[in-house]
Amino acid sequence: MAETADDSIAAMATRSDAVGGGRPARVPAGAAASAEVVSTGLSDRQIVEAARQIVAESGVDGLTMRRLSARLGVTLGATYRHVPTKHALLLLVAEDLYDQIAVADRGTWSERVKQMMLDVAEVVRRHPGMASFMNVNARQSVPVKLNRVLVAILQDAGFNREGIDAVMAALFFYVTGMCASGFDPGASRRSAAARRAAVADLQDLFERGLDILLAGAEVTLEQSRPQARSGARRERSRT
Amino acid sequence: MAETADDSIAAMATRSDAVGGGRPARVPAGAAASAEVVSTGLSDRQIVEAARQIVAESGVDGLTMRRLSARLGVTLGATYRHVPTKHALLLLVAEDLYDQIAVADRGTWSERVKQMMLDVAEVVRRHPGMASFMNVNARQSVPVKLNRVLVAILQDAGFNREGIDAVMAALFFYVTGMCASGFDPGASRRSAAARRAAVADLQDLFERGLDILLAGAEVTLEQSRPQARSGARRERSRT
DNA sequence: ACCTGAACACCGTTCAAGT
DNA sequence: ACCTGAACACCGTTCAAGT
Repeated sequence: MAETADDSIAAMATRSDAVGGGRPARVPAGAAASAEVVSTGLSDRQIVEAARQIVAESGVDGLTMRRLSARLGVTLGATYRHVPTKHALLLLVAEDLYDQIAVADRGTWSERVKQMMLDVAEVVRRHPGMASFMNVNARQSVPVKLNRVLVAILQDAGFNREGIDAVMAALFFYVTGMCASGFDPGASRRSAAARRAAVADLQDLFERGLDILLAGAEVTLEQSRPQARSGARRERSRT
Repeated sequence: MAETADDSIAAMATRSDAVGGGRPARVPAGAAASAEVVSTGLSDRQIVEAARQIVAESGVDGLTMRRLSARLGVTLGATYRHVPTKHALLLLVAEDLYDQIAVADRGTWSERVKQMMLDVAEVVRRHPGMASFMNVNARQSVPVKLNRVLVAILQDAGFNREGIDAVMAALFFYVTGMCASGFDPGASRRSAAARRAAVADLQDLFERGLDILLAGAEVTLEQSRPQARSGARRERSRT
């Protein structure tokens, strides 16, 4: 593993064909290309959606190939005919979650980025265990469409390639890390006092960390501009 | 889970007694409190060290209670007499790793913090799967001693409690997230070309992200100072 | 081509029984 | 008090056999 030279989050968006098989080309080679052919038995969309539901209810650990098969009304072996492995299935679920993120198009670049990262946090938070999976498997599960939008926003803001890579990596790992670690101000059915304190605190903590990150990104952006300010000495040490 | 009101990383350092049992008080209640009593059979230190070795060799997934017992030369049941669960054992291993971090005492506050986070990354990187575990189980595995040092550094730098919480959380989740996701410029036994590119790129990416975070922290620090600058309007919205 | 039934090779955890 | 041997209740994955 880790054989490619460029492992940055931004660069990963260009390698979307690593899932193994892929959703297009699901139609058998000899089938008629005109009508719908998927009506026979299980469709991949059904499997992914059922898996996502189970994860939302019981977390990634609660997602079992047997339980999934039972919900689909088929046998274990039938599920394995459509999904090669649980890992590949979770990659599809992750992609499904990322696709739910709306594109933010109001405000400054940092406001837009922040809004989208908050959306990611909210979606991911509702699927316990997915944040950790996405984090660990970032190489394979990086969101293609979402990443393209973020890269475009950062490019428009004036970031160079190095800056984009660093900002995206920092954002991605902060958000997934925070969500993986039980950050959950949404499922707040506790006592009134606890809700007021915990939920607000955690949401504040999360947003404050995001603000710190984006503020740091803004600093590096200003430093990389041609007309650098006074205190923008660079310390390129340790080669 | 998540019942406490304050889940910040900084606050977690004060709750070190969640492991269940704990290493002191290991001596049976009726034993003589004078001589060493641990010489009978397995010691906890032995178990944790053997577990750490297996994790270093084969990762967290490669650590099996059976394999651990075999290496210790005992039976499965014997191991379970000392460690209540694999989860608790991994918490002890995590604590062991954190204790290896040296305290940085040179340079500015951000240089010291950066140095210690680089150390954490290096130690954690050598134990595959631990970064993810530490991240997911931050509530229970947060490093007590390491956290105290970091909090002290940030306090000396002038951060208030909220700032410390946010900075520590952002740092912790960035580092563990990055390490969990295969960040590994250390095990570089690839071709010359690949090593030059991948290793340098990843290490650079990691450090650049750290710099962004710390630069952002510096900005918030300056904004919270009494003599705030011109552009330091505050937007305490959403209550 | 798709699905069933049954198995394989593991897990973590428990527990009577020994010494 | 500590350890052994054996089991329990699961996993993910595979595969002959059916239709």
